[in-house]
Amino acid sequence: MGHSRADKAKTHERIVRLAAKRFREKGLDGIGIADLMNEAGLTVGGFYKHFGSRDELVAEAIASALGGWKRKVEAAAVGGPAVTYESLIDAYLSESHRDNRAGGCPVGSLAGEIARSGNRARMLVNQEVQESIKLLTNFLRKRYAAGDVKARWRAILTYSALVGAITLSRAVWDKRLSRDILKTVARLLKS
Amino acid sequence: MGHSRADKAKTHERIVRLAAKRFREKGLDGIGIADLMNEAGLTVGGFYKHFGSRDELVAEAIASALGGWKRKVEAAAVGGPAVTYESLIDAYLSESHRDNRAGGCPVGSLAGEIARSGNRARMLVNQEVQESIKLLTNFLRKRYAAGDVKARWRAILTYSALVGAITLSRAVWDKRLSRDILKTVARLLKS
DNA sequence: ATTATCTATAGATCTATAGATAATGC
DNA sequence: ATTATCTATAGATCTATAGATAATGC
Repeated sequence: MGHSRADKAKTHERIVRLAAKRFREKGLDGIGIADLMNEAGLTVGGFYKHFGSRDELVAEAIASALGGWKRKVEAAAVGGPAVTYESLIDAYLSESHRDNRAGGCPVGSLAGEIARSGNRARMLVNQEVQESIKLLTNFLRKRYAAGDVKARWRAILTYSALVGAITLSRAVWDKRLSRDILKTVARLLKS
Repeated sequence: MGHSRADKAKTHERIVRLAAKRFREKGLDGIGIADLMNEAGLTVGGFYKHFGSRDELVAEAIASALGGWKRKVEAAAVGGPAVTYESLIDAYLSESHRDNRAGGCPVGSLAGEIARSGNRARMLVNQEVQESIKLLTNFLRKRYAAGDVKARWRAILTYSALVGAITLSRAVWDKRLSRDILKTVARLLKS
């Protein structure tokens, strides 16, 4: 049992990262504090020495999920082959992303619930959406004249279609329809 | 207090319709049975004479919300000016639709949560998505040669962008960004 | 007599807190 | 001595059920 201050910081981070996964997987109401703490190898009692309330954990977990997602996207740009507009779309609309809610885009898995949440969560998503639009706009610049606002317009359409398509692909029952949505939207966005 | 069988059917329908509103507004976990029954002018005790379980109400409420939404779309086609592809997009991506989750498109407000639900809910959404794609495909036929599968492809992209855009417009904090998403996606989908 | 709804409550679950325990750190 | 975590539990809330009440309908 670690009891040092450094350990506490690590424990805190461990709880937040686990929550970031489970909330994406099961929804913001889908798992309780006791279950989360147990899965982190702890007990309920310690929770409120780390967080003022459950809502505080939710906010930290959303921030963590967004940060982790950003690092994941950036890491892909370093390691393997060059990241392009096309490869980004294919990755976002892949079946493996659809089936990996716990580690996937937090906006895709939680936007519907965050829409009903408080200002803090909606401000975090606001920033993420702005940054995602900016990222896509930069990729699209080469298709338009310099400074053309149409690049941003197209980025907003693309981002909306990405979020809508992965949401629908997860909600429908028929796997063929699910794949059809992912593949069709990916193809048209790239064309 | 009505106690006839006809009254019971009406009561049942009243509970389901209220739930269809509140679930869209507050989420599938956002309101409890007692509060729902009270708002319907009833008490908790009677609930299980109407539904075998909470999940059964959820399934009926989703079906009711989808049916009501369909009627709303069809009714618009009868009463006022002709419904077109363009008017449909404008209505879906309007600020009034964004701000009216309780009476709005159930897929837009609940798809994220239904993705984590059982087969019954996902099959209902499956049918709704198929029908929506078909409706949009029919509107788009005039833009393509007869039998061209591209009409359906475009319909899938449109539907994904509609669902994604309204979801994002509700999740972001900044009202200007929210409007920007709605207006930009509407304009580009119509072009 | 039957049944639609109500009152009351059991039992499970969830958030939050109090006080004990076992480490760290001066 | 301080503090990170644990044990235990209070109190609220939620789903589900049992039995009472007050209508309907033969």
